[in-house]
Amino acid sequence: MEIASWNVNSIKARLDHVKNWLEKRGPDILLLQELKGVDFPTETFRALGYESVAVTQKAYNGVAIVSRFPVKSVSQSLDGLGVDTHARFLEVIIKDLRVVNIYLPNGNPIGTEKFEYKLDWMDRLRVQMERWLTSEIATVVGGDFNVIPEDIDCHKPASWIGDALFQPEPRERYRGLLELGYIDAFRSLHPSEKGQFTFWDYFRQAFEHNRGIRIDHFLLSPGLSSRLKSCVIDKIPRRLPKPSDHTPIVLTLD
DNA sequence: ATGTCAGAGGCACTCTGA
Repeated sequence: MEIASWNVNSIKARLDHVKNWLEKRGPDILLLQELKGVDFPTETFRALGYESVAVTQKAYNGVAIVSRFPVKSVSQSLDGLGVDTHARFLEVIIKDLRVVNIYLPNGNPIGTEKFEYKLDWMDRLRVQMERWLTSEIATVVGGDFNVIPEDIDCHKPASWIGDALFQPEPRERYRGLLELGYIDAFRSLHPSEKGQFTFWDYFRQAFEHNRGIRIDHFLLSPGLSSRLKSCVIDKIPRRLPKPSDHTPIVLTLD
């Protein structure tokens, strides 16, 4: 079972990239983030052999799951006080797995209500993830977490010091999810590999210099550890003309 | 502060978010 995650920074602008990549890599499931529009090209994916579920909003955010296997929709928003008006969460059941796609709030700039929203969102995510641990179904939470977990996950910590993605509060919350027992699939298989990133700024040839950050993650419930086969970052789409600023991460489970 | 890209509104170009 191959599950991929890709923040595409507009599905409309990136549809050819996504189609070509699906045809080439052929994962069973693809989690998409930052669709940036209300129209989702369901028919395009159906023609490629994938069914899809999407939660969208005008101009911003938006997440979708496309799958070769039947998808049973469970929830389109994170539980908690108040209604989340942002399209950032999608929980489905595919085969024997709970598959959760998240686009965690960016939170910049720090010291604003945007940063508070990010922390609140992470607290609510934690509550859900604790709940899932008590269920019989194994859980994969994937997507754009907008968190740089450790110093090793960025090219130069000093240049991210004032950024919401690198603040102690979100990083502590991310570590808290690991303390619950969830496994960071990529880091567990590559414990000390440096320079492994999923996002590079469009500015100043960041990709060419590998000045990036690792913010797209797969967290696995503990029972999946024995099924974890590989987790790799596919940098090829980031080299194409007009790329997303993120590149896909691909998880393989037995 | 800068750098680049995408969408929205509305038809030139600024604004927002990332």
